[in-house]
Amino acid sequence: MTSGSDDGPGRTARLLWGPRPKPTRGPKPALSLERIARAGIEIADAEGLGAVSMQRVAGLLDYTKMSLYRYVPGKAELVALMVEAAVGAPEAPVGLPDWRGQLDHWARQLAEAFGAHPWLLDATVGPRVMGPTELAWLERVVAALDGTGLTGPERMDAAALLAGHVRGIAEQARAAGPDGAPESELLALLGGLVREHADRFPALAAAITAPDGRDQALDFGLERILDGLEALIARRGRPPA
Amino acid sequence: MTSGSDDGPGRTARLLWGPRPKPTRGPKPALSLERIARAGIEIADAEGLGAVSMQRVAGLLDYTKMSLYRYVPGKAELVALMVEAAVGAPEAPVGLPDWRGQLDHWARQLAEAFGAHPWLLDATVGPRVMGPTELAWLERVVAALDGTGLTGPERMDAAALLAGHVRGIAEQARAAGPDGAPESELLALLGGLVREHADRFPALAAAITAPDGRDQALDFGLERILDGLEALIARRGRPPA
DNA sequence: CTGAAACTGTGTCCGGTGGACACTGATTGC
DNA sequence: GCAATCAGTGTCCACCGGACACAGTTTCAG
Repeated sequence: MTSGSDDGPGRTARLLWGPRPKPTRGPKPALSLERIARAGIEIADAEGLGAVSMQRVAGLLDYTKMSLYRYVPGKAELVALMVEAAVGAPEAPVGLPDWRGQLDHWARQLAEAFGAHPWLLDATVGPRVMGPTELAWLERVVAALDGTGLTGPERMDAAALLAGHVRGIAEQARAAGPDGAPESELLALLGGLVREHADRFPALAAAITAPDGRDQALDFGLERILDGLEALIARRGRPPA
Repeated sequence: MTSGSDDGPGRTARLLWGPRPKPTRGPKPALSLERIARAGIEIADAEGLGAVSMQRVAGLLDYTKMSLYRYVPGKAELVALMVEAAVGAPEAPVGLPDWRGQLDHWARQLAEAFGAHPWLLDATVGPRVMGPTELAWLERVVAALDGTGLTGPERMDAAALLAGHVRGIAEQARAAGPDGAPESELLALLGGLVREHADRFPALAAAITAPDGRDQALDFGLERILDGLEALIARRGRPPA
């Protein structure tokens, strides 16, 4: 009932996890899921996820859009494949035996992925099926917290907390502009609005005066979260004597 | 140059921050931005943001879609209006003189808004212009941190950290199902996949064994963040003697 | 060796989307 | 009263995701 031949999440799960249907008869497939995903990623990197359409992807590969449906059941599944390919496998935890260093490294690595493919922010919103690669990222966090007296659900919560933070930072980094701070049209606009209505947003107007360099937003939240986790772990460490 | 008559963010800013163009000649407008936004919200609440189209909204109001373009320059602006109306103004900080209580209350209130209008998650992704109501939420956080030795940018970072956490929680709450835990098709599917590939995700498989009730995800991250902030503020409180 | 089965890629069609544009008709100021 | 103005409509377009029937190719079974 859960994994029938519906057109819902089960279909995506089958594509991401399933055994590839073994090809025997007929002409050899000229395309592959990998090539299709890479083409989609190329378009999304250049023009955003909104520019990814069946015909754009097919056109880039010099095929018609309908031929893509021989490989991918629908656009949602195509995007899922793109996500899996774009996030890539998380690095192995080199050295760094302590959980804090591992989580710190993990978060920065995730931030890099979001920076390299900003459309991942759009593609990974909403309820969806995660693929093996994405789950591997989650596994890293939970594994890093092994041995810290945290319960299973608590470790999952910690993962969500970290991932949510990185997401938020990546989002505001994207709003600021592709690289450092080219024009920052949006931020300038918002800053102007805040200053213009400084009477309604006094604290905000005061807070945005000093730009002070920035790009420390990731560090700031990361340190706060890790500090908070460390406090909890320390508390758990010594049982209520 | 920044706020010309382009069709970019400036257009949205003009609509959200007004002034409304003064009407003089001609027939009275039968519709209003408020009515249109409410219609859009009604559809999005019932069927998700994807179901919101110009003709759906127009149809609900018994008008043609093109008449909407008399009020709203495009769909993006319609969604921006919906967001502003749906988040609503944040409550005034009743009592609660300490920053921690205020931030806690703020986060829970935001989580409620996301719960009431799950499509806000889709609508508030990506670079966009924030309206006065949304900025008022941000103002609350920054104001709550007045008097804690945190710098302006640090307060903004703290706001992003809190908002990011609430977002993440709301997202996984939506994945779990509309209410408590009706079928949880997605979670069941993912759980099955993890168990099926337990060799590749050992820590994950071990962590999802005990469901333990949950809905503590919001509390967990919130406590960790507030603990982390408290540690920083305490450190700042006593200058490096 | 031959024919059928299986499979890939294509062309055509459909409903729906956001949006441009010209138009009708109502309203108001001069 | 007249003309400027503006609300709402109808028609059109390009594009989207996708269904479906079809032609061409490859392989296997007899």
